[in-house]
Amino acid sequence: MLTKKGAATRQRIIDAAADEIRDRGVGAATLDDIGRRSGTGKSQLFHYFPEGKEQLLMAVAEWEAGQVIEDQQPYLGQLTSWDAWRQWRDVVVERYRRQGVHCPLGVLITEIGRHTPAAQAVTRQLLEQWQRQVQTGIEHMRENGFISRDVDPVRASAALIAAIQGGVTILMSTGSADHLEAALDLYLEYLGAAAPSYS
Amino acid sequence: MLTKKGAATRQRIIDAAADEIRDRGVGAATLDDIGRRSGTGKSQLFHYFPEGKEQLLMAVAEWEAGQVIEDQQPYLGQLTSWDAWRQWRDVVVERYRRQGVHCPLGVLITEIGRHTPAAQAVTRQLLEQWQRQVQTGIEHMRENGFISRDVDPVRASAALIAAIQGGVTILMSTGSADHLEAALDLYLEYLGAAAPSYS
DNA sequence: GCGACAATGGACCCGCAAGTACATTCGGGA
DNA sequence: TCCCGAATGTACTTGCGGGTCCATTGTCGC
Repeated sequence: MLTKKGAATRQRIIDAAADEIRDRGVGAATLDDIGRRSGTGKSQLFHYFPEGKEQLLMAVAEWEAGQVIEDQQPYLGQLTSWDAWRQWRDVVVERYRRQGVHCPLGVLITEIGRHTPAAQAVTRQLLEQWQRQVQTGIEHMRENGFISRDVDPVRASAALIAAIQGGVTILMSTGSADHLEAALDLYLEYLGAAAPSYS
Repeated sequence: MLTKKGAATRQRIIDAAADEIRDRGVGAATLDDIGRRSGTGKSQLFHYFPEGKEQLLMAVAEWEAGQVIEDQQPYLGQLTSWDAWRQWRDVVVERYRRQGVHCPLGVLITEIGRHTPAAQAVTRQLLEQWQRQVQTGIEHMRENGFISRDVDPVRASAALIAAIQGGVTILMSTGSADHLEAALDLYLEYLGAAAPSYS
């Protein structure tokens, strides 16, 4: 019920839709454009996503969420030293600075995630997953005495996610990554405050 | 060229548009709905905003930006003691928690501000204005020794704005204000870290 | 009170983009 | 090789929403 070729086409459509949405926003992205961009027609689109735009949007949301995690996973799983933290910080800043407005996470949260409860669920799940990884990192650092016992891993990880999210949103609105950078730096300073081993 | 009645109608239209956008997003808000909600027809809409939706959106953006500042001004102008900071924190959290999804700032940044460069400028200006006030507060606290000399007011205020923004965005996506609260608390803790007079 | 212009109501137009119908080609398993 | 369902192309319908027109009513200055 889905040949190899079919699966490839389906993915091409998702890619094209994601690109189109990043470029022009979910409101301005039309099915015709997506079809054209993916080198297919609208008929395929409805062939693979019979429920239409909604369904395609959901697929894009899930895809983008996966991309975000996949992209950060190698760093997120290894937040066990200050060096690793700093490296992760650099990756985040660099990545978003380069991407600028075309940010999967930002698009997901500010464009797609609002439309339907189902899409919200995807967003929420992504945020939870992300936060949990950070939390684990903080806990690890705390165990090893690099981070003060006064730091609550749950609240601290929540704050970090919010900080990144805010930085990215502002980046998307103003084109400047200064806020993102400042937020991350200050946050790391906070984490390391009571621990002399931080830089 | 604009009678008293006319001005009132114009404002009613802006209000209705703002409401409609908060409720259903800028993409789904139709001129017909806005007209109906404001108790006017589409003709008035074009009477007062001859350039159509774009122009109306700009008016809404400016209006929302003004609301945000006006709302916080009394607190922002007085950030000269830890008590004032905490009070401000409470106001921010409480206000956004109550408003939930219907948040002027969030809507401005994530919905309207993306559409046109002109709207982006409004957003940028709002953020700058906001940040400057926070910055002034930090500087004042620093002068008086409540905040460590190590804290850079510019970066710290940028980080704080990002944190709030991120918290609000997450609130709008998930309905929970936990992130906002955690982020604000953490940054206040950071600010007061080197000063025993905090808390 | 009257004249000019602002304010309002409602019918209308038009284009675009979502969604449909159907005919054709492809591809892979028996 | 042949057949069935999957994959694809094209042409079409339709509703919705931005934008226009014009006729009517209201408001304010003199």
